[in-house]
Amino acid sequence: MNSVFKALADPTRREILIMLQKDNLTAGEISENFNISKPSISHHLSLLKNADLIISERNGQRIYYSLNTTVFQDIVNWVLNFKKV
Amino acid sequence: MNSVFKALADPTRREILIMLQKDNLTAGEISENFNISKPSISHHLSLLKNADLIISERNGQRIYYSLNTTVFQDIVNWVLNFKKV
DNA sequence: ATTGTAATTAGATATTTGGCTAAATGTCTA
DNA sequence: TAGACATTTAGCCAAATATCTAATTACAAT
Repeated sequence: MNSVFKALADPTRREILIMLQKDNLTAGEISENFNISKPSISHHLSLLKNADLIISERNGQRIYYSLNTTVFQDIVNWVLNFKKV
Repeated sequence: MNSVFKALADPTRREILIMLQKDNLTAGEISENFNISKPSISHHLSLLKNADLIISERNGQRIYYSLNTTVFQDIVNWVLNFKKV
């Protein structure tokens, strides 16, 4: 879980996740939405992928990124332990 | 939400939160559970407090820490947007 | 084969973070 | 009020992180 929480700790990465809620996007499309160089975005993507928050799939020259929703349930479960209603 | 995710990104701080699930504890009691100096734990507590994840209450010489469960619901809501079931 | 496009990897640098010790603050009790 | 105890604040350092540019890899098309 550490890599997941570390991945979520950065605003750029959270924004990437929110973008992927609507559509699967290529690395290039994602980077267009930020004033950050492509290599930096690529690095963020690799952290998100390492945390299993996203999946990548190559299609020709492009690499498409999408959410891996399974891990989100783990986060919810972790946090729900604190609600102790 | 940024301070919340930043606060959750550190394993020591997550462990502190888990300890506080069972009991409200003083800063000293918390620090006894780690091989980390008291000032460092105090700093972690201040980050958690800044993120509104915990509440502190002085009782004489001691300062008791407890979970502020309201913010945990915000985290759950944020994460649940990604499940898009 | 060569060229162009998409993306990542490598290497450098600046900032942030997490840890420490020492000093300061707040509170209790004698 | 002095001394002891609990905790935080201040100041410093090392390690981790986020960013950049330049170089490399992967693929497509001519």
